[in-house]
Amino acid sequence: MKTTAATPLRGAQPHCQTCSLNALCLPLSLSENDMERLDDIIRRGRPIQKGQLLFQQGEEFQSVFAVRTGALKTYTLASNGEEQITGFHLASELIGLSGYDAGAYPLTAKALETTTVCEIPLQQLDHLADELPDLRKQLMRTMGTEIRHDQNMMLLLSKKNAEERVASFLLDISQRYQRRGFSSTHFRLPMSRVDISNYLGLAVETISRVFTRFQKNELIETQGKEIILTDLDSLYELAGLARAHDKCFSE
Amino acid sequence: MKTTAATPLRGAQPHCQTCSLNALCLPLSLSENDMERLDDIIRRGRPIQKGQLLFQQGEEFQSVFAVRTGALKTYTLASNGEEQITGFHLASELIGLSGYDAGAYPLTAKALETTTVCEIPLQQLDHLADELPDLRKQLMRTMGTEIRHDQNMMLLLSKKNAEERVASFLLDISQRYQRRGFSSTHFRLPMSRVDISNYLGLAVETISRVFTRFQKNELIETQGKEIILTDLDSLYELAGLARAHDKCFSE
DNA sequence: CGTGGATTTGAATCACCTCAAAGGTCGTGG
DNA sequence: CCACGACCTTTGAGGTGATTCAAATCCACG
Repeated sequence: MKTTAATPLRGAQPHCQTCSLNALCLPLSLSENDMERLDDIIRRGRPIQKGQLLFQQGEEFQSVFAVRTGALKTYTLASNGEEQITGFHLASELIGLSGYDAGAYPLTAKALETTTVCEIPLQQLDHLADELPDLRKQLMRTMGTEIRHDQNMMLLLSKKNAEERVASFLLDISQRYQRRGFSSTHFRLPMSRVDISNYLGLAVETISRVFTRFQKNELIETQGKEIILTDLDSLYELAGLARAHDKCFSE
Repeated sequence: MKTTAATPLRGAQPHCQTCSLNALCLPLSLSENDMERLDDIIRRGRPIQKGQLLFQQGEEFQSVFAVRTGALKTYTLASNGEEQITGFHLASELIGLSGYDAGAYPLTAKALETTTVCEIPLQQLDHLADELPDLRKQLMRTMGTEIRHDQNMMLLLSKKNAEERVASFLLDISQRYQRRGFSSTHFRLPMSRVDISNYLGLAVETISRVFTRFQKNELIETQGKEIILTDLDSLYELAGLARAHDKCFSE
């Protein structure tokens, strides 16, 4: 399968300055002027269809990407061919930075649905990061956030049981939708059960069983990929998380 | 327990310029002049004793640290009090950057043995990163490396069985000693079996059993914390890793 | 409306965990 | 220098949560 970044877009070009996501995305905290300079180096490609790759592990690292619409998963391949999903990426999130010093992408990014991205060529971004302190800080913040996410996943994979993992996962997605202005209790999971099971280090069957158990206990309602969180408090307790009214720390 | 960073050192002050680790550490790729500017903001404290904390989860994030001698572990606390070790840190490695944007340390760092560190105040480092492009790049490289490490750990915790985990762990340590000019087959593990088990998401007893099994199969020899890797090839195969003669990619 | 993939459910198995107890090791103080 | 205690490591026996294997059901899409 061929990667499909940077195919020119025919329609109107959106810009960071007018993008509704700019308060969540890389331009966050950039001045009007700096944002324009960032906008200048960004390439907008045609949409990526479900199942297509944005980039592939081992390919030369040329660009990082910000998700504009849609969703992707990133995964690493073990030498035995098994894959481990390391993250799901919703609108405004930046992908690829972990390859920054590697020369090649250390993971593969695949679209979970039709997805549009902003491509940011590494060389120019790297150059701009030296000129715009706010951009540099934002890049480092993004990487710090990624590290903390991954370390929380290590904790999840190492110490939590199946129900705690699923609850943590649902709440993570819930919080991310909420930050984007969507409902924190009614949403559509863009990934399959298989993807969820892979991400959480469980068998698909276990995910399915936990979902049905959660429904029996009236913590959630599901209908295919649509999901309603009916008892947030219990889910938070199950996940072993503070309810984070004041967003004390991430997980 | 009180954290003990930045207590003034009485003896001779070492410098980056003369430090044998500067080719592995943060000054990597800095010019002589830039290295001096970095050196100027670094504080060297008195040694930290085994079991003491360098910093604690939740404390205000003020500095990152480079390990000069000794070793530390870093771990995060779940809300139920369980801890998950996220990394072991040997000489020349940088700790704390993951808190860059968090305001507070997202994890705790504890000395595994008597350890000396170089303290780098965040504010000054952050300032210097805007002036020295090479330093900025090195910081981002460090963070990228950390992300890839953590994602490899996710794969390990999610997909590998006990023997594969232990083999991967031993080889990781082996490679890190080798890069520092030590033997890749004869070394001393600075951490306890309990720490290893926690890091690898297994019970202590399982670690112990795998170690004895590896000895019976003549893959390793152990005597307390001393360890000899007698069959690197088999260990690499077990770990599901390429032998990496040409260091094709990390794990 | 049929087909292939995704999801759910059930039954049996297993890798690792827990519990229990017997060595070891190390630092401390007499 | 040796005895003591605390902690770490090893070994054994039994239990269990999640997996695997198998099969039914659902669903999206051409």
